[in-house]
Amino acid sequence: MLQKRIDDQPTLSRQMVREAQEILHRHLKGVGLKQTAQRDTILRTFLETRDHLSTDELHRLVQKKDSGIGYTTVYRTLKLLAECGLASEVAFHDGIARYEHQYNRRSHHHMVCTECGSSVEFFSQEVGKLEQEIGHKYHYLTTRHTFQIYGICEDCRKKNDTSRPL
Amino acid sequence: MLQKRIDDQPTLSRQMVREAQEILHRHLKGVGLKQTAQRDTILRTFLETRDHLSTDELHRLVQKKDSGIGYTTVYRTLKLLAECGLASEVAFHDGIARYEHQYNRRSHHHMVCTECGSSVEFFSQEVGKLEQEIGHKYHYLTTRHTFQIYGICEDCRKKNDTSRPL
DNA sequence: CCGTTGTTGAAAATGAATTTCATTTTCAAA
DNA sequence: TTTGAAAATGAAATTCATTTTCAACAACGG
Repeated sequence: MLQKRIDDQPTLSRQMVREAQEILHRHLKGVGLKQTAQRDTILRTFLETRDHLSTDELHRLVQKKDSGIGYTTVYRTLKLLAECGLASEVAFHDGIARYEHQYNRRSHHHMVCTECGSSVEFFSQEVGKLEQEIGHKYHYLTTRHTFQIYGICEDCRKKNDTSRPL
Repeated sequence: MLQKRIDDQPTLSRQMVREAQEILHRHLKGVGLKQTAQRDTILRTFLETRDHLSTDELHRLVQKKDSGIGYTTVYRTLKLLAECGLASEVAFHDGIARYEHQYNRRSHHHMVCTECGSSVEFFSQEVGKLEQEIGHKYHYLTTRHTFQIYGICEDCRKKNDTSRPL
């Protein structure tokens, strides 16, 4: 069975949720913004979910808790979470921006199934080293990199295998 | 001075253009499509350019040769070129799809400056190996990967360096 | 409490990608 | 050649995620 989030706890502890909220509040204060019930609800909903969420998906989840919260606020809050390091954008190149937890997570990369859209996370020291190496060689001050592998997962290959009897 | 296309000839030889055109024509025949003057013009214009072109940019260049050729045809032809392996899409995370030559090129990756948008190509065996390794480990049939490094190039750092006298 | 300043969310705007459709062109068979 | 079915073309319209606008509302320092 494929796992989606390999190094995460099954659920985030109360403690971690509190810490994440503090990080957000500190960030808001720092840049002169205000803390609101909507932002807290959105953060908590985001933390409760393990997948890679699009703005639209998170908005749906948030609405179950408070149907008054609009898409725009979710959109803007995700940007805030990215700003203070709680979330990061992952681009799976299907035209939709997705976000994942970043707080307390190991650096990792994704392998994405182009049939069903599911993804596996994997870890590799080498990719980070390569960023350093190449940056140094060409005199770039590197800030980040993206690395994704695309393919077809075992499940989808089984489904599509028409050589076996029906 | 940074180079953009490290392993390319400065200009494509007549011979290579002819070969590329043959590849396109064979592909068209293979999938039951027709060969047209527009498609040939678009292919030739594409081959003459060394940069990573958006549909819009290629359309502008094509119009210099034949102002009657529309955006839609360029858009559709780029997809055809990608289908028969003459072009490949590169996603630099600025929301615009770009294409580059693929015919007779070594496998490579890009490091992109987030200030000026210029890019350097680099080569690494390891990235391809990693694709194989990880795919095998998680039972994916891998098809491709994307790897980009983002940072700030030397030129842009110099421009932004306000510590030196004006 | 009050006023300033930031927030909210519906709606509109944006912009690249894609589709539609009436017209024109290709090309294989006659 | 001629012909006609199938595909190509390109302007315009559409789609769709993202981003901005704006008027009403809420946070929070004083």
